[in-house]
Amino acid sequence: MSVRTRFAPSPTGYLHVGGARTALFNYLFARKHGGTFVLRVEDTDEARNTQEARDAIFSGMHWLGLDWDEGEGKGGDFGPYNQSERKENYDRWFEMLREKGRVYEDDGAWRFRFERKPVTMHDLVCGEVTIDYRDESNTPDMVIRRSDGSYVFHFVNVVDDLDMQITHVIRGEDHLMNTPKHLQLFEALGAPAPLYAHIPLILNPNGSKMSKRDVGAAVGDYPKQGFIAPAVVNFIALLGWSSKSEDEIFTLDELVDRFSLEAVNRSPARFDPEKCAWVNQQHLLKLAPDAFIEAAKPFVADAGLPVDDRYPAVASLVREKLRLLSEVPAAIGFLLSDAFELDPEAVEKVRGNAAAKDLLAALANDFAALPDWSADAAKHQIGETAKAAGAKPGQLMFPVRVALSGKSGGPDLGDILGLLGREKCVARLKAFSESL
RNA sequence: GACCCGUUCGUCUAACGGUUAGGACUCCAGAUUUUCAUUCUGGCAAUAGGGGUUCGAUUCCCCUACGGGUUGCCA
Repeated sequence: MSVRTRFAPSPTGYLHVGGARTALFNYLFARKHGGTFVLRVEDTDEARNTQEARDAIFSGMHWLGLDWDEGEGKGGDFGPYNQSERKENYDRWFEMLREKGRVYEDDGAWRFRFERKPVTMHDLVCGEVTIDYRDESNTPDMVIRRSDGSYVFHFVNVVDDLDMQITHVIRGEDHLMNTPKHLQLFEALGAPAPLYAHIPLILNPNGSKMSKRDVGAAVGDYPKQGFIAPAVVNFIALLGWSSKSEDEIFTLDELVDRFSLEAVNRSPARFDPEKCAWVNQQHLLKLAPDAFIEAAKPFVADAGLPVDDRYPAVASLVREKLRLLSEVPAAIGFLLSDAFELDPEAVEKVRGNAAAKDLLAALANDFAALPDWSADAAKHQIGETAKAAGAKPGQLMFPVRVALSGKSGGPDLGDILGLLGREKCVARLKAFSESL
């Protein structure tokens, strides 16, 4: 029997990283075993469903590269894939339970009668867990059909997994206590249950539960913050799973190759933005130069900087220096525009060098007098000017960098000199020197 | 409260019952780059506490503490 997994989000909010990781693990497991990955939308809560949320799920999955085989836009033999369109199936199975006497009416709603016995699940991640259903106070019969005729999550979830022939249910640990209920439902329905794997939840950096509004919670925010999809996929895979090797940077295909449920952890993991940014940098480094330039373009344009002929060459200079695409505008703005800000800390550092003011002024004059202007010639001249004043070349490099870019970091100084040109270099050196 | 799951450096994690408890992020220090970033080297830093079992426990068992989850006519 071939593997069939599913991701079954409800469209009541944006796509959450926890949900994304659940989707990822289901995707990885299905791909790893040559199986089928189903996307089913659990839109039974009419009051809270929104079209925006539906779109956020689809676009988030697309962005991450988690393509599904059955569901929205793909069709499949087990549709429809929206629960709101599957009422006949639920009615049919419900009728069967009623004939078997497994449900009873209560205030217009219908409750499922649990068998009063211990129920043991064999979770692929958590191992054996037993819940004792003889304790009725702790496990009251659950409503599966509301008084308005609609069905609740537990019932539709089970019926759909059954009808869609799902073999492995990989979901968040918040569902662990639901599983014996679902097992009882499968048994009453006369069908074998799928195998379950409950994966630990993702927590905030401070250990609290990650939910709406928390930093890093919404997948849709990642592209805006300068993350690229392969990095986000890689990072969330590392939360609760490890390759058991010392490698950490993987593409989606490499993850498929190495993934196994046995290697999934049992304890919740905290989300670390620092490491996420580092992983992003590692993936940025793997990006082809042209791809980096394209990916950074929107950020530069949004910052109000001119994306002109100079842009590709300018962007290339910082390709290997940044963690996030959102850092690009600040890193290259001074090359595309004359309006750039001075970093107070960098300026202060230059002020600490008493000779800087005169050296920069002298360099401005020497630059102006240079017979030929080139990056190499200009760079060489920095050394000459420093030596003439009895200073070390290295001492002048930093002040020049600050004078030209306003910052302590950035592209190679030679590249800056070449791209800026003589006129601008001289003007910025003069202006900065006078401001000291 | 009850029930369930969990607990290794600050964080993510590795370690057939026998390792100087390993790696990564962050941080610090050096090297390299006449500047920046990369890179490299080194450093700081952990088995929650208490009992067992065992020749030997991060690993198995129990208790406590702490964290998380569940306890809906939400999903």
